[in-house]
Formats: sequence, structure tokens, C-alpha cells
Amino acid sequence: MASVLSRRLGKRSLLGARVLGPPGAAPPLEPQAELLEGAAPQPFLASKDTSCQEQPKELLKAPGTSGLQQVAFQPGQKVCVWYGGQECTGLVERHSWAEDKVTVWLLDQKLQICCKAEEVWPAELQSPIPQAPPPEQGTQAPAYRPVSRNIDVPKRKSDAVEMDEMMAAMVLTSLSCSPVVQSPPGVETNFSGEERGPGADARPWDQLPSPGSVPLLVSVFGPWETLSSAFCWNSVKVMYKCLWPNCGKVLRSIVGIKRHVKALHLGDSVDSGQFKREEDFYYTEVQTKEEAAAAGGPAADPAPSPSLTSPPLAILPPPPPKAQSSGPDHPGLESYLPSGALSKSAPGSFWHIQADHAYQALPSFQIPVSPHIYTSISWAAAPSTASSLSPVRSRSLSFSEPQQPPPAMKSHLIVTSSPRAQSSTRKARGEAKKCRKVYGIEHRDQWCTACRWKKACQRFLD
DNA sequence: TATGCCGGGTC
DNA sequence: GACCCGGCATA
Ligand SMILES: [Zn+2]
Repeated sequence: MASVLSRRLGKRSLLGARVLGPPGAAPPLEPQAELLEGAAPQPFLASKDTSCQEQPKELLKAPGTSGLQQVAFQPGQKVCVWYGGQECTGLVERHSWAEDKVTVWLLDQKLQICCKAEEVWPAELQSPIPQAPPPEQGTQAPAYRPVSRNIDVPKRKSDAVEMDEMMAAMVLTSLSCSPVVQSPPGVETNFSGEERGPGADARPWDQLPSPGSVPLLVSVFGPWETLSSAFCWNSVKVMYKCLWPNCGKVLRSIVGIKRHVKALHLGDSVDSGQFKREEDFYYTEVQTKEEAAAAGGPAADPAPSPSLTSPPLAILPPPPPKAQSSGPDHPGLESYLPSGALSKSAPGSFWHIQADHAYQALPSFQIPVSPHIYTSISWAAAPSTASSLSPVRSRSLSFSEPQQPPPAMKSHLIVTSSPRAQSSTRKARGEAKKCRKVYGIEHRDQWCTACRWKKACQRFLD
């Protein structure tokens, strides 16, 4: 049992598992405004000090440089501005023509932001860009941006562009590395990454979404988010966070978190049947930047899935370079943890459904841990050529964790070195309790499909 | 002996 | 492909 436990733990990982808040609930990433508030040094803002001064002289020459309406905003004028992905109303504090920037006091947010004049329009007008809030001030200048502007563009772009390029590179890197990444609902891209081995056993009961068909879920959140996640690659510290609703306690050790979950949430009475090791389901690994407490990458692998805890086989073709691990949970994300995603129902019954669906060739094995958090898992049958002997079913998670020697590998080694040599293709029986044992023969209808068919259990993986 | 599941069969 | 089951290996 302990070994099973360790296997489970060994499988837990965040890498590649991206946890996203829904678009609506995403913490608004408004670098500009935040920076402005926090007075963090930034090129853009550094130059702002002077740029946002009143420069009445400019009033005469600025208008007309582009085909767009250049409105002179008067201090105190009520305007609308895109902020946080929505249209906000505010009052003009300053309008700098030199920089073409307007300092606006947002009424709703009660904060001051400095943004480009294009992004501001009089409150009585329609939004100039109704459906496209100015994204991060990056590579894409809004179409309406005056192109002949020669005052500020280069200055504050250089860094931003550099950043964007870095971000793009990182995103691409992570995409190319990660078999499956996450995406906000609605954005899915197919890609074919890792393939089932040519010799892969294509039995229906093993039929897990071949990565080729797994909808690639790409995070198209803000580059900032991606970037921050990517940065979390470096010097991250692994912590364990309690997923119990409204808890979110973070501990440094697995033991600690398990004890916490067990003691506080499960009440030590978990020892029977499927609820054994239930505490495993209620914590997740989070990675925290060593230096920064508030790392932003949303992430979590909250998946209370046995798959998570099942060992990644080392025989996967090119070991999928881990997708960028997501950073620690976004501070704000904690509050997104739904109350009840996990708690109410026993994990078993919860992903019971998921697993069965996966078994029945659901293309994507996603474990909705919450309406906002998904963990994607891709499966692949290990090519029988890869494992020297047996066509061991292998499961590749789109993420992995501090690579411990995959337990399955261990068992595999044991098998191969065993005197008996296990020459047959039969794999050693797992030690985990399977549906049959868990539910009993009388509840056969609760078994996973595989068990019902007398195939390798898909729900309780070894 | 109970369990897990491979291999093969039927529909 | 879904489903069933004989029979073997293993705990
Ligand atoms: Zn099962």
C-alpha cells in the first residue's frame, strides 16, 4: 500500500497542467494600471512622469495626425476606457498630447490609470473598439493606432516588444513541449505530438485518447500569465496546497499536507475501501517562486485523479519535455476554488464518471476539478518496443513532477530482472484495489467499463 | 481462493 | 467497436 501511495504521489505534478480561471473570473491583468498603482519601475511609466504632464501646446498640433478622431480630453471629463477587459468609466485627470496618453481616474475601480488616448473615448460615444479591448500593450498595435506617430512609439515599445518576443518564444516552447496544455473553454487546437507507438496495442479498453486526437488546450490567456508561468520554471519551490474548499492551506511537505487534509477535513476516519488515501485527492502540488511570494502562474494540479497518482512510465517515447509548469496558484485563484468540487462526493465517484468516459474513448481525459480548473491528461499506449518485454500500458501525463523514478518503471525492472523473467506479455498484477474489490461483484454496475469487461481497470490505476 | 486481466470470441 | 468470458497469473 505504501508503495501505491508513493506511486500516487510520484505521479502528482503540475507540469503541463494549467489551471485557468474562466475568462470572466480571471484576475484582470492590467499591467499598466497595476504598475501605476504600485509605482513599480517600468519603462513605460518611467517616461510617463513627464509625458503625462499637461502640454497645452500640443493641443494645436496633435489632432489630425491620423485618420482617427483625436479628442482632446479635458480634465474632469467623463470618459470610457478599456480596463480589465471591460469598459469602464472614469474621469480624465490629464491628457498628455505629447505622449498621447490620458490619465484617467476610474470610478468603478477607484484607481488611476494612464493609457493611450486611443483607448479612451468620451463617455457619450461608443467604444472605438467595442469587441477588442486593448490587450497587453504589446506586439499588436490596435488597428486604429496612428501609424505616423513619431513621438513615443519606439521608446516604450522596445521593452515591451522584447518581452513579447520572449513570451512568444516561451509559449511556443511550452507548446512544443507539452503534449497537452490547458485552455480556456472554447479554444482548442488539435495537434499531433506524441504518437501511439506503432506497435501500440489498440485495444478498446486501452483506448485512451491518443494525444494526436486530444484536443490541445492552449492557454491563450494573457501573455503575461503565460510568461509568468514560464518564469516559474526557474527556481521553483514545490509546495502542497490543500484543495479543500475554503481551505487552501499550503504546506511544504506531502506528509504535512496529507496530515492536514486527513486531520482537518477527512477526519481520521478514512481507512476503508475507496476512501483509503483519500487525502491524496485533496491536495495539490504547487510551485512557488523561491523569491517571489506572489508568483502569478495559475496552476494547480488539483486533479483528484488516480491517473495523477499513477506512475509515469519512463518508456514513453521521447519523454515529453515537461510543459512549463504552472507557477503557484495565483493568489487570487484560491478564491476560485469552488466549494464542493471535490469535497462533497467521494473522489472515486466523482471521477468515476470521467474515467469511464475516458475508457470509452473520450478524446480528452479532463478532470474538471472545478468549473475553473481542469487537468488534462493524455494517455498513450507504450509501444511494445519501448519496453523490452511487455506491452505495458503506459500513461503519459501531460505534466510530471520532480522526476522520481517512475514506480512502474521500478516494477518493470523488477519484473525483468526477476528469475522468472516473466517472459509472457502479461504484466504483473497491480496492487491497487480495483473496482471489483472496491465495489464488489454485487455492484458490478459501478465498476469501470474495463473491469466489467475483465480488462485492466481504468479507474484504479496501478 | 479471490482477484486482475489477457486473449479471444460473439454480436 | 462494444461486450462477454475462459482461463491463467498472482496475491
Ligand atoms: Zn475498474
